[in-house]
Amino acid sequence: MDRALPPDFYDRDVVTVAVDMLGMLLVSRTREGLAAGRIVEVEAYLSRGDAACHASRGETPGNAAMFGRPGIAYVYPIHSHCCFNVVTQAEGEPSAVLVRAVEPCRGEALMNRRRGTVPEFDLARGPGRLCKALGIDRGRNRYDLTRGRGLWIERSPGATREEPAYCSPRIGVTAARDLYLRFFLLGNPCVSGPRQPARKRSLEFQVGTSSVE
DNA sequence: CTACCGATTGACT
DNA sequence: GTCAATCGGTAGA
Repeated sequence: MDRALPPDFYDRDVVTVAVDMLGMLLVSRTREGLAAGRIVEVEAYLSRGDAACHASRGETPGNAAMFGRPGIAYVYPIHSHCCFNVVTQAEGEPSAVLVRAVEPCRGEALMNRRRGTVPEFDLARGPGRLCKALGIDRGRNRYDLTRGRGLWIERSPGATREEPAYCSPRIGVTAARDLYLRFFLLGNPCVSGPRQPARKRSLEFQVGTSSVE
C-alpha cells in the first residue's frame, strides 16, 4: 500500500519525525473495523542523553522494539494501559515518538464502543485512551507500520498541516524535565494535558510551521 | 521469589 | 488542584 509512510520517513532524527507526524493520519484496522485519527500531540524520546527514554538503561526484553528497525511500533504497558510509539532513526539508535493524542476522523462509532460513552474529543485524548480507542494492544509491538495493513500512518488527505507546532516539557515524566520534547497543535481540543488560559502557557513555545510540502 | 515503580487514568476535594 | 487503583517489567535477594 503506498498510502503508508515509507521506511525513509522514520529513518531520520527523532525530533524531525515527531514534528512531521503532527497533522498526519494514524489508521488502525482490526477485525472490528477501521478507526483513524489526525495526530495532534506527540513526544520524542532520544537515543542519547535522555534519562526519560526507556532505552537509556540498556536493552531489555521489554524495550527491545526500540532497538529495532525504524518504522516499527513499540507498544508497552503501563498502569494497565498501553502506549503506542513509532521507532525512529537507524537500527541501534533506540529512539521513538510517543503518540499521545489524535483527533478522531473515521470509525468514531467503533471508538465509542471501545471507550464507552465519552465526548468525541475525549475518545483518543491521552496515550492510554488512544490505544483503547484504536484497538492497539501489545500484539502490535514490533508491528511494521510501513506496509499499510493493520496499523499505519499516512498523510492526511490532500493535506498540509496549517497550524504551527508548539513544544513543551513532556507530560508525566519525572526525568529530564528540562527537555522540551512534547509537540502539539496549540488549541486543538483533542490535545491532552491541562487546559489552561492562554496567558498561563509560559512553558509552551512555537517551533515552526508545517514542514510538509 | 519479593519489592519497587511508572511515558496513566478517573474520581474526588 | 490531589490521589489511589492497578499490573507488567525489572532488579535484587
